[in-house]
Amino acid sequence: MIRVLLAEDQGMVRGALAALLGLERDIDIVAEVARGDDVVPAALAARPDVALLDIEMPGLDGLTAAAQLRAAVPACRVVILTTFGRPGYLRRAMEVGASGFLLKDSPASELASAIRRTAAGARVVDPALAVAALSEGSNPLSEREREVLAASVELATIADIAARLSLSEGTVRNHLSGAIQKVGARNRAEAARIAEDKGWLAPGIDG
Amino acid sequence: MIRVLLAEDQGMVRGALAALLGLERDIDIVAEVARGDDVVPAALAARPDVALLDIEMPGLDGLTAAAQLRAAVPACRVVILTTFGRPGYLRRAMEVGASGFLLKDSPASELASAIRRTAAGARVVDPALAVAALSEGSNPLSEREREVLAASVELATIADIAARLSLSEGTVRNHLSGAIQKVGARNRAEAARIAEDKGWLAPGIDG
DNA sequence: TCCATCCGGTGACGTTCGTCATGACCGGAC
DNA sequence: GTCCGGTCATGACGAACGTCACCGGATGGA
Repeated sequence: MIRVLLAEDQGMVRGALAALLGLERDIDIVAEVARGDDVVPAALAARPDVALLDIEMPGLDGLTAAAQLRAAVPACRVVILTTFGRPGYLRRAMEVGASGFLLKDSPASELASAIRRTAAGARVVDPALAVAALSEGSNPLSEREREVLAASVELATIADIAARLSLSEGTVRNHLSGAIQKVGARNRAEAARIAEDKGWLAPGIDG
Repeated sequence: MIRVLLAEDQGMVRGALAALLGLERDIDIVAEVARGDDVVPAALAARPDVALLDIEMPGLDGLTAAAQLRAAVPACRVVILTTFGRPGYLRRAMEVGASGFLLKDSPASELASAIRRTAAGARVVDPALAVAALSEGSNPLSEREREVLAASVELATIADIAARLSLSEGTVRNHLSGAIQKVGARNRAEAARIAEDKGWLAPGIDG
């Protein structure tokens, strides 16, 4: 029996995935959590062989949770299950020691087989996505540039961003200008879109 | 037996929902589609009692598909299943004749019961969400303002938007200015965020 | 040690943006 | 028939933005 921990914030999807895996005779779901910061405690209690982690979760994102989980329960392999095949996500997942990286776009039949293969010690990554991740290059943004650009997504004006981050407006403009040029955009809105798209806005992903 | 059509673009989620509903003895999935424009043809062939439709789908969005389905197969009730509880979405779903509106955030146990209740002729809508939809008021944007603001999400400069929509730059600025004020924002980025959030950017949602 | 890079800040410059006034055309409502 | 709203357009104005040059300091690798 392969013991599986399931971490997914959307209740309907979590329950449905549990039902899907419940059909497999050699898979046993030993824990279900809805928040990233519940992953490690649940894993310590349930001792799963494989943890299936969504990335977008409240409390703690799945990638950071994966890093903590690898440290706390090294025997537990990690499979990331996400909507977005962003190169930066895959790159970070590999750095963090994940064994698998699955897209929710993939056919449902791949889920069980991916869990079995990772439980057996294999790496499971979509080849096309791996190529994309390598060809993209790594995150060119400095930590501060990333932070300022990320803040610009929810804040309307440079003054707002400066206030939020306790910086001068001039400094914010400089960081934004740097980010815009590194990313190849023409203004901060386009820069934020591009960076978001490549998975460069998630925290802790330096160049 | 309740005959159900399942429309969801993400393969993993679609398969998982099918497994979840497969556990119910009185529910039979008679069709599965991954695109909005496959909904009506599949319904004509399979004659479901209930159609479970995601909103975000390629080809045709779930709300438009719902409208076409109500016209083509009036006997088939529609349940919308979506990630986002945007007031504009719910409002449009009701206008289009949907019987149910479910969030993927809800517990998995609600899915089967919602299908049973709609099959029996009831309306199934989260009460809190219904209140939010009513208190929001309807979409204040004119069709042109909506179109311009939606275009500003993916286009960087006003010149780009003007070129895309074959308008003068001045006209684009005027429409954006109108949208910004109606929505209560300080620039087009914030306006787009707010409008998106309320479900006002989807096509065919006039005030 | 030097050098590059990041960080924070300032000031100046030209461009883009958001606003407003104004005008014209068209449609439907009263 | 008149009014009103939406659409398209122009021109002008001030504010916000993006870029650049420049500064000092910290840090870390060559």
